[in-house]
Amino acid sequence: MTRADNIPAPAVRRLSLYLRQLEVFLAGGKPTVSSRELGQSLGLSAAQVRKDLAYFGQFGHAGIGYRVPELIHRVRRIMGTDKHANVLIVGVGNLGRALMSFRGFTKHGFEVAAAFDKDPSKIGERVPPGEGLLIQPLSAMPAAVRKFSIRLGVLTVPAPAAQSAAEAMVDAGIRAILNFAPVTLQVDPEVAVSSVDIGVHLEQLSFRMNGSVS
Amino acid sequence: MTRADNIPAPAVRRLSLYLRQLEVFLAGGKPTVSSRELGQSLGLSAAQVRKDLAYFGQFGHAGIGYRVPELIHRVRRIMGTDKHANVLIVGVGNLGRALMSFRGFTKHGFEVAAAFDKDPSKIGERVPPGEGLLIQPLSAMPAAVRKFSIRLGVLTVPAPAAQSAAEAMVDAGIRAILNFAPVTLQVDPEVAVSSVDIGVHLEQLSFRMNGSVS
DNA sequence: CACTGTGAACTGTTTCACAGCA
DNA sequence: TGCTGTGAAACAGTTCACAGTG
Repeated sequence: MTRADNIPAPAVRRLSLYLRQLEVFLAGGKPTVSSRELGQSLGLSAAQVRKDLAYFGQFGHAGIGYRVPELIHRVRRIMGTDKHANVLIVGVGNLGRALMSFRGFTKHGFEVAAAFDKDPSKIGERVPPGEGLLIQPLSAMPAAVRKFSIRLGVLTVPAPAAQSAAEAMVDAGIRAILNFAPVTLQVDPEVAVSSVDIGVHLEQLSFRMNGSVS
Repeated sequence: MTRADNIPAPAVRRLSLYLRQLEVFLAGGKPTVSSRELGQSLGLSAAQVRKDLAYFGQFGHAGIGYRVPELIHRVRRIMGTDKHANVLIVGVGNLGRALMSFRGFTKHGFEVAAAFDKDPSKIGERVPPGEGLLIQPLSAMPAAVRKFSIRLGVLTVPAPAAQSAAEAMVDAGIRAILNFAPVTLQVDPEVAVSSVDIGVHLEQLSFRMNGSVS
């Protein structure tokens, strides 16, 4: 079940926010939560929360609300983050290095299992130095994807290298790309792409700050 | 003019993408671009591009399309990224350090003018070491905001510290926050907030990869 | 003639309001 | 009573199709 069709994309995006907030309630020892409380903590209406959750199943209990641990478990299952998965990183610059030490991967069931770069001077290096992961050339990607059953790749190369790096990832067997390069990747629509462009975020804030100018 | 009201939020988001792509065309020496070409390069329809741009003014030329340098100039002006602005960073962990060396700020007219952290062992340190920016305590924020006329702040502290750090930023005079903490910040609605949650992006990809599961 | 700008039709999303249930 | 789940209504965003223009 849980057809991804029919479900509005914005509802899927919010599901992640519900999960994140539910974990806060769990840590606070709250056994159940109402759609009103959950919505309020995220700046959403109660109706929105109920409708979103209802797309994925019947999780609530009339008169009670949603049982926090139960709902967390079920949302994790829907997201597919209830099981461990390996990821790889392509591009070991400032941001790539920062992400290699990012705790959030573990929190969501992911582990960085391999790292790649085009620059020969970085290949063979370990990040973090000493005990860390070995930086490998892009040519080693297909073998790593097979060895660690990797389906998701993080792309942190400079803009001009992004499209060709993405193609190398897809050729190596990657099925989903988290793209930090400020580029619209042209890849097979079967491959899921999610982009984080910090420049775009800065511009949005600049626009909203200036409100409206002549 | 250019009322921010009336204009759909998704259109404003896409305006940044248009600008990014226009810069690619400019670098390629393309003097004009049609809504069809611009849309195709971003995976959008021509009608979408025309309608989006028309919200902000009449930029096109019948029979010709849009003149690339002219449109870049006008979009930058609309975004408010045609003039220099200082920003500050709160939270000098892995991600904060990576962002302090991030070239994208300059590209969009921003400069990191000050950096803050709560951890006394980091205060007084320079990032990058030697010539870099001095890490200051949060108490120094109001003075820095005044001195450098800072309106935008980047928040890269751990989740539990995010809400209070955001409040300190707003109290210091910050008007827009780029938030990397996995938290929904509760601040005055006058303050613009844009959040980047890497965990949420990973989860979206996980969901879309699994397509639909039992 | 190739193109934009735009009202009108359409599609998708959110909000409302209430029946049903523990 | 307090709450969910859900059709129906309202709203928002996108696509269509074409008149207008250099």
